[in-house]
Amino acid sequence: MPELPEVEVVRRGLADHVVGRTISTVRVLHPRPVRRHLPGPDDFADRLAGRRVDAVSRRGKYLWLALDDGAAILVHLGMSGQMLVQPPHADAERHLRVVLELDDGLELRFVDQRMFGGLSISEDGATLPPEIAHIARDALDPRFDDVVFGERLRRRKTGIKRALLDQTLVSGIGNIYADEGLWRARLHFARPTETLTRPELARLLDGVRGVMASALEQGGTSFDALYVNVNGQSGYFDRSLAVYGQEGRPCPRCGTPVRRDAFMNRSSFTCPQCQPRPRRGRW
DNA sequence: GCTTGCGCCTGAATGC
DNA sequence: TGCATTCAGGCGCAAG
Repeated sequence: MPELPEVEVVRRGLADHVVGRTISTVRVLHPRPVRRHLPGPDDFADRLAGRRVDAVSRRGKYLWLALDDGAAILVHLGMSGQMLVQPPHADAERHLRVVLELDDGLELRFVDQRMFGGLSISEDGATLPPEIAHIARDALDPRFDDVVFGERLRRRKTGIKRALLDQTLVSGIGNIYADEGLWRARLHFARPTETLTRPELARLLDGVRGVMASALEQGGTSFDALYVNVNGQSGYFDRSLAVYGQEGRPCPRCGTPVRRDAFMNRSSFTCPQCQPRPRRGRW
């Protein structure tokens, strides 16, 4: 489940191996991943042939490959997306969806089992494509403004975890890092945003940044020269999760069994001792 | 304008 | 064994 650290690892891999390359041919093997390109898969392929990739940027969980004509390829990995750089003779992946053949003989492959992700074209890729202008900066971005974030957060009438998952407020956080960040900050997910104190807000940002930074550190070392991969395989998921997916296991801080609650048609994991439920919470 | 909930997808895991 | 159901969850969009 790619969240910010995994997407950043992919961005770095693409920056190393795809920038400067020209796209020779594009093959769309399944229409769904290019569904946001309204003129259709054939037009998508035609539009990209002959274009050179000049840069790879990221905003939240979105990537974009800036092209030499001012347009850009927007990429979202969704739940299960991967961008792989492979030699053309490598076996097709089971869920291979789109192939971009490059002028150095390698292929950039978009693989996505569940197809929540996809590729599209923005005609304005020079700075921030307008299609993703609503996505906020992430908490590790040097230009992320803690004070403005705090003000916007406290104006919300919702629970803290819902707010963390809202990409227009702060980007890059999904269910896993929300739970882990809240655990680090010792805050319950249902805590109403408008009641957060200044110290709690600082703890929250510290917690979220800490969890993403360590994931980035581990994920950033796990790809080799040719294989740009993301599939929740940073190693972080196996070794370092305090509460996410740990129902019944002891909290690493106090030993209390981790609890799971239904939340927004999914799950939230907390330590009931470290993160007591507020009396009047907002889910 | 803001908040909430649905539907999109596949395959592994679980239930009967 | 085999079929049906549940669960995972980011995002856009519609509804409240």
